[in-house]
Amino acid sequence: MDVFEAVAEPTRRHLISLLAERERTAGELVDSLPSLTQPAVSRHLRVLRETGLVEVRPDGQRRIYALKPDGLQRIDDWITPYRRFWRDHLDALQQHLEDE
Amino acid sequence: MDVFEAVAEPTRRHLISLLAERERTAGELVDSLPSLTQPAVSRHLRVLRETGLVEVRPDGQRRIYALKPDGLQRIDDWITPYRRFWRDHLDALQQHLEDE
DNA sequence: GGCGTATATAAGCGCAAGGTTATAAATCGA
DNA sequence: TCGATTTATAACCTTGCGCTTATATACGCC
Repeated sequence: MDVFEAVAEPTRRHLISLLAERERTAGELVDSLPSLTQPAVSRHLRVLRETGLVEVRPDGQRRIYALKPDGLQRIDDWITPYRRFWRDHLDALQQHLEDE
Repeated sequence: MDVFEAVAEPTRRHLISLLAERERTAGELVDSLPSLTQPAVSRHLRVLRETGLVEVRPDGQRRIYALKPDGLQRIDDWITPYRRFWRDHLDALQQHLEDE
């Protein structure tokens, strides 16, 4: 699975936003998603690990998950060339409003 | 389907890059993807339409597809708050290198 | 009107993703 | 050491996606 598919899943985006606040143990993340079972969350975390979006370090019997800085950058790199499209569009809109 | 799932598919990212160069007819897009059949491409275009990533206008019996400026922006909006992560990381790395 | 071209939809199929329950593996604490 | 806790994996099931072939729909042209 690649980064785009990893991020396409709403639950995984939720996990990413939780880890953006601060690093958390697997158990805390499970508790943050009461609609899912522990194995389901564990599988999502595995996907995030394997796509390089998060990293883990052991702390006794706990696993502490943290957001990896450069994971999402690959998506940003892809989107960068397209950014001019809506930027140009907004510029044109602004110009139009100023002309009135 | 939402924008993230739409963009998660490699073929659809390919179509987006083709439409970023210039607008094209459905037939041109089909010809650009020789590994796929016409209905397959048509379905991908439908997804891109329904997620607001492209727009179509008829030209006789042809359909001309064009990239919609604000479609990908929704992904960019999502990624924006996370951008500081790798920016800070790069800053820290640069600082570290300068310190040596 | 009738035929060829261009595009979209329908129906069916295989496969992978995400969910569950059950269980393994590792560590902590009494 | 042994039971409880924490996390990961296994096995299985269902659903949805993307592909195909076949067909519908719409338009251009003679």
